[in-house]
Amino acid sequence: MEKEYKYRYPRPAVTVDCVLFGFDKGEIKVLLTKRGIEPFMGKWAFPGGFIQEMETAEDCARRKLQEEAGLKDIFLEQLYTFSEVQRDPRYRVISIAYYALVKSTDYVVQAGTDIDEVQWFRLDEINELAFDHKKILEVAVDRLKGKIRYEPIGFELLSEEFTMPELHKLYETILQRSIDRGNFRKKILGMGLLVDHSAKQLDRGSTAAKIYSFNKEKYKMLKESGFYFEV
Amino acid sequence: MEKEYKYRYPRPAVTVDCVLFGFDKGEIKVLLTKRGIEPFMGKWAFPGGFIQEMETAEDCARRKLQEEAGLKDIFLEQLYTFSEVQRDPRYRVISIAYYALVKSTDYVVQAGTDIDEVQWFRLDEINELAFDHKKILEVAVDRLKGKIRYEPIGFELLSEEFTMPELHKLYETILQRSIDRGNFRKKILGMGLLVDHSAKQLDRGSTAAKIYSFNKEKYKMLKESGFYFEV
DNA sequence: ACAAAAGTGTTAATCTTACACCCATGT
DNA sequence: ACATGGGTGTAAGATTAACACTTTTGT
Repeated sequence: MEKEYKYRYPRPAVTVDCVLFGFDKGEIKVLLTKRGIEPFMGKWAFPGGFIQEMETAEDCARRKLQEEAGLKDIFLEQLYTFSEVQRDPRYRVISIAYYALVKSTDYVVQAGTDIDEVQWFRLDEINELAFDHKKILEVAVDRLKGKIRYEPIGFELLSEEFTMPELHKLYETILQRSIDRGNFRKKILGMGLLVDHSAKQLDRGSTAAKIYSFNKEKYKMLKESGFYFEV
Repeated sequence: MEKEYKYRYPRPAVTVDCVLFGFDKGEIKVLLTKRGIEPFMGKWAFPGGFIQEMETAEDCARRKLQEEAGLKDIFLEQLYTFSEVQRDPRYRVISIAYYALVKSTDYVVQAGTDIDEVQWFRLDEINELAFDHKKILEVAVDRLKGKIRYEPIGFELLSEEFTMPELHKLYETILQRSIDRGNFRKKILGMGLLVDHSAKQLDRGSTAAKIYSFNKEKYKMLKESGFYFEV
């Protein structure tokens, strides 16, 4: 017989939900999973689930991203904790939400996963979501928008090696406004945090864009000595 | 007989902790309460407690600040959720931490509260705290430091009416660096968000500092039209 | 008389903004 | 030939940073 735990007052259940962002073809995408059980069966929701006894909330978020999207070692940060009393129709559930950023190309739908069950959506395609996930999405989008300006998290949405036009387009997309090409380039390069890989390009001399990568180590050092990233 | 609730797996208990900041005599202060029960009996900790069935985490934080410090209607914002498995020696407790800012003079120790039980501390006076509250304090101080630069939350730590030297000192204290007096004044006044109350001062002509207040309504409006506060 | 506090002014240096221009490529 | 995309230059304007000056007051 299964062990039961008794409490004098109803403890809330605690879950973790993950808002996973990707960037593909100049569009911000969010990964959703279709719910196979009630409540909200058939509705789309963020990957997530109940926190287990021996794991932290972040452990739980990483586990869920691994299980439901086959992802590991990606950027992940706590977003906010949602505690509205009626956010789950069954009983009290408090959800610790995280947001994660992934280089889209890294993401491969897990073998065996029904394509209908896990899918990337553009923000404007998302109408209705299970629970209060629409609200969570809003908070996540605001956070992404706010944070990309003063922390170098944008690079987490591009491949290890990327071009300036790609980075430029990413910022324009997330901030929802046009940014002067030349000024953007100068500002980013002026920080001295990008490594130029154009030497590796065999086909230079073409009009192809130069290839860069972000120097994480240098950023860490500069940050410790008071520098701070700002676009 | 009291009702008991049974679950198939041990649900974590959920608490709320409040880091309450004040500013007094040029020093940042934090309010702590001395624990009267185990665990950590006799140690200092943040006001807080178990979340109740019919309240959100924010409701709980406000209730606790009312009960333990006699405060209401103050600035309050969610800080972070701490979920280390062993953060409470008894059983699993997840804590949703908030931070609050108070105009020190507003705070009056509640009648009947033993002065030894609730007390303001300078940051450098705080050595050891109950649970992982030292860690929570670090996160809160970082948040305050980060946020004061791009949100007008500093005013929450001063009286409704304040002088420029007071505001200046507040920024120097929180950011832990000296800031040029003249430039600071120009920047703040340049935003056009302060109302000058020097006309009300009967003793003008003296060398007394001018009195200002922060125009919250104007800030809201400006913010909505794209403006953003930055010091 | 002098130091301290509050308010104000000045200037050089830096950064931002809005462009214009060039070159290589594909059609 | 020309439109497109990537890269670079420039000049005006705004902002920042550093510092100097003035006035009033307390001692």
